[in-house]
Order: sequence, then structure tokens, then C-alpha cells
Amino acid sequence: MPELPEVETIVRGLRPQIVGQAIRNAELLWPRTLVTPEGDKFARTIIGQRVREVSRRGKFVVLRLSVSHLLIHLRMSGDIFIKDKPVQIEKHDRLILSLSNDKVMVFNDTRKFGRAWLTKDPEAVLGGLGPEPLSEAFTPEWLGQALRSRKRRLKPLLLDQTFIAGLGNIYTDEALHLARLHPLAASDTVTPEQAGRLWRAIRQVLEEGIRRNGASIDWVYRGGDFQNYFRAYGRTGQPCPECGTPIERMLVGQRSTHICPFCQNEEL
DNA sequence: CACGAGACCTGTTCGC
DNA sequence: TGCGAACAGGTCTCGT
Repeated sequence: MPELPEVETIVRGLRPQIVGQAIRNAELLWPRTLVTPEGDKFARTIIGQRVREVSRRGKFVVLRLSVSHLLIHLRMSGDIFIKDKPVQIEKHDRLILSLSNDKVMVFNDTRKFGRAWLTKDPEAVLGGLGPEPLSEAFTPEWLGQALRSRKRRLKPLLLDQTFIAGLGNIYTDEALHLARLHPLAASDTVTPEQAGRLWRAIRQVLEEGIRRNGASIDWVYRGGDFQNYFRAYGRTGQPCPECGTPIERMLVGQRSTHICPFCQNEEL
């Protein structure tokens, strides 16, 4: 489910409900969800700490606690809910934190890919991430130079979280379509003009995604409606919004990829 | 360094 | 109707 705009939407919803609350109890229902620390040390360490701040780094939800950080990555199917006590455990609930305001934070994750870290050194987990695409550090010049310094196909490079943090399959397809760039184009051949277009497109699709509270697909519905404004993603056979040519689906690095063969044609 | 394949999981949809 | 295959918003690890 979640890419940068979906995670940002979740963080914004979470923040006012849990900042300032103390953690009264912790239940780990699927042990593999927790990368660190081992077993019962988790509950012992987290109980009693207070939530100081809720933020996002790339696709990670970051809870700064009194003495540790709790990092959560939702991967494909993870989601976080705040519920009133008493809660009954639902199918696929993996981690439950009881708070001092009689609410409960539930991490639910159908496919069990999601992961959490409780650590005093969040940089050990987040340190390898590339720049935040909505930050000042992400400039057209930086992007152009970074693309030229590698020799990769554009789409897998944009999906690489050590290159830029936060893009996933949807927003990458959307950004490449908006920038009129082919997902297989070699990064070291992108001109400054094209890099500028890509920079604008990335900013634009992420900002619109956030404005629309993310995208809701399949059975995962969170209220976002960006899925109604997709240009390319998931629109195989439907007309390109720019030129009417049917959108085509192809495979790039094992990920399904959607392009307009007319607009995104710098490849052939 | 770049890339493909397979793994990790459960659930839904598609094709015969 | 039934049943296996394909597919899903992510990332890691291994082999070439």
C-alpha cells in the first residue's frame, strides 16, 4: 500500500492522537515484525516511554519516544490504526501499543512484510536513505548530477531508496509519465532539461498525492482518492491523458510498469 | 556496479 | 463451480 504520500497521510493522522501519550502496554503478535530488540526486551523497554514526536523519513513512520525511537515500515500491506479501548484483536494485527489516553495503536499487516525497530540509534536504520524529494536538498541540479553519476535504468533507480527516499511503483510511473521519460532510459544520458522535467514531475505527483490523502487501491481503503487521478499507473489499455494512445503495461525489474508508448518514447 | 531471480506472505482476481 | 496461475503499493539476498 504505502509510498511517501500514503505514509505522510498516516503520520498526519497519527500525530495529534498519540503525541504526549505514555505507552502502558505492548503486545507483539507476530514476532518477525520486530527486527530489534529480541523478544521480551521490547515490551520491557518501550513500556513507560512517552511519544514525543511523530514524523516520516522516506516510507518509514518515525516515533520519537522518551529514550528510544520506534521505526515502522509498512512495506506492502501494513497499516496503523488508533482505536478506543477495549480493543479486540483483529485478523492480521501484528503489534499493539496501549496508550495512557485509553487509546490503542494497532499495526495491522496482512502480508507480514512490515517491520518495526525499537532503537536508540535510528540512523543505523535510516542512515542509508537518499534525500527527501520534498526537501530543499532535492534540487534539479542535484538530480541531474546524481542521475549522470550512475548508469542505471531510470525506473529501478528511482525506486532505489538509497537514491531518493519515498518513491514506489505508483508514483514512479506517474512521475515518469508526467516527465515524458521512458522507464528504461539510461540515467547517464538524461540531459539537464530532462532532469529538470523529472524533478518537477516528482514534486508534483508527490504533492498531489499528499493533497489527496494518498491512493486507495484494492481492499486497503484509507480515504485517499489519488487513484482517481492516475495518468498511467494501472491504466493499461485506457487512453493517455495527453495524447489518447492506449497505455501499455510492461515489466521492468520484476515490477509492473505503465507507460504511454507515444509520449515516453526516448527509448526506441 | 548493475541486473535478474527468488524469497518473504496472504488474499483477490483471472483464465481455462 | 473449481482450481491453479498471476498479481498486488516493498525490500533483501544471492548469483552472474
